[in-house]
Amino acid sequence: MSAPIATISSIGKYEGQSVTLRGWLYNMRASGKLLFPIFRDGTGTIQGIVPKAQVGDEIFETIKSLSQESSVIVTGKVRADSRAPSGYELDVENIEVVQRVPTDEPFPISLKEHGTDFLMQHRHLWIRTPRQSAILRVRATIMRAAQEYFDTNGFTRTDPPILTPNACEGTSELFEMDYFDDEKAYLTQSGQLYIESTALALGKVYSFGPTFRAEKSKTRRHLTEFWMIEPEVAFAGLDDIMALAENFLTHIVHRVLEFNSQDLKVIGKDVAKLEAIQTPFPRISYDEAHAMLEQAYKEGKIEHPHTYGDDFGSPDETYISNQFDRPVMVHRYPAAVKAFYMEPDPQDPTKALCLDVLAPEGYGEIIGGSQRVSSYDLLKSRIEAHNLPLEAFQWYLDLRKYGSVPHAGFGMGIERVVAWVCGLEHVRETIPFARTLNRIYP
RNA sequence: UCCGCAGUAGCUCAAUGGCAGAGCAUUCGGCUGUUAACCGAAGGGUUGUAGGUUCGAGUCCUACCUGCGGAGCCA
Repeated sequence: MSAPIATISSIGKYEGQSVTLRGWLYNMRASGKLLFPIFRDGTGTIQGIVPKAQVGDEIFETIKSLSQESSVIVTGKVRADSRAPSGYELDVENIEVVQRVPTDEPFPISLKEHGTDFLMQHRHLWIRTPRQSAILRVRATIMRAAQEYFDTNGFTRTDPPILTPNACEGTSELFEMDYFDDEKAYLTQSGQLYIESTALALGKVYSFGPTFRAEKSKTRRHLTEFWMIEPEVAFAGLDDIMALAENFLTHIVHRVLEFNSQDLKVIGKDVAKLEAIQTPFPRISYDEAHAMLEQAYKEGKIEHPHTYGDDFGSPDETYISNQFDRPVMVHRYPAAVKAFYMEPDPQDPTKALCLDVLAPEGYGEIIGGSQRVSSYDLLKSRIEAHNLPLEAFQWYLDLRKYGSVPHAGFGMGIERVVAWVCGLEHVRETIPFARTLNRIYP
């Protein structure tokens, strides 16, 4: 096989030439002495044409007996064909079988429908299917675009530790483990407190890594292990990070539109909804959002009334986000329902200088952030009021002792963004191997 | 933790309390342009587990197990 090695996604440039593809048999149809094997190589799929009269008995029988997902090295001539979905077909000339899938134990993921449990139990194989591969490519673009945005806007990446000595916020359920002989360690649930310190060292920073929540949530929006990207900016306030959040999200969506149009097509996402994502994003205060919900309840559009002062529930967030065609930024929640480190609004100290970004189409909160308390005394009293161990937060208080400045940041959950951008039912499809309440296999 | 739904062939699902079924997958046969191809045939079952009601339970009752969806909490 002396033909050049090609990939399916860029096979068009070899039209009329013989090429070698390395991949797997995705599916095969047959019509008497004519075979239609479909090959995939991780970049796409292409249909091969195998007429018995032209390839000879040996090659014909070799291909005819191939089972789904057998690995092959196949050589053939690239031919443009209007009947092919991708525009090209491969007139097979030769094939080398790398490994034959045994027919008494065929590839489990057939092309028919499967249930969630079965697919998740075979996630290591499920990711070979075109839709799942497309989602993982979109995820990769989103992660790359997110880093690219910060890297090209003066941010320095500073990753916080994954093993932490205590609860960052003192609220969420944490995964606990032994740390050598007589200490406990916890998997990080947010790197925020740590990047506040790197922000005061480097100015504009971000972190990007896995985050763990041991909460027993089982909804389409929750994973116990998920990836979060968090910027933190010194000398910045709420307005600054609201502007940052909308520019950041817009950049990400544009990059996906630029690089993944074919994947979005496979996934079945309406691209027009993504093209509508442009700055500025609508901004509403908590009070305005509450008024919206009150009106909606009067009109019978939501089931339960929203109590002023409470955080928004999932159905509330869905209703609010459905009123807009792009992400909506809700700001200035009551301080009482938010974390202890959030700066009070000088105009109304009962409110926090915070924001939630709610994705369109009911995908919920994709970004949460705030301006941080910069006063030593206020932060200390907040820690005490929340019954948090002061000694554990001593280093955090130091940031307010040695050159404290106003600073702000947010965290964005990658999986929820992928789910929103792709239009998926569930975040478990947005990560190669989802960790959920009832599943840690494979 | 609470509320709801489900569990039958490798997979997706049927079966009024009365003989355990179909499609896909697999094997064999047919078909030279198929698009989750199609046509014919074959093999494939401890109906999640344990108990109970009944002449008779996949079906009704109880408990448990597993999974799914939602709430709360969060990104």
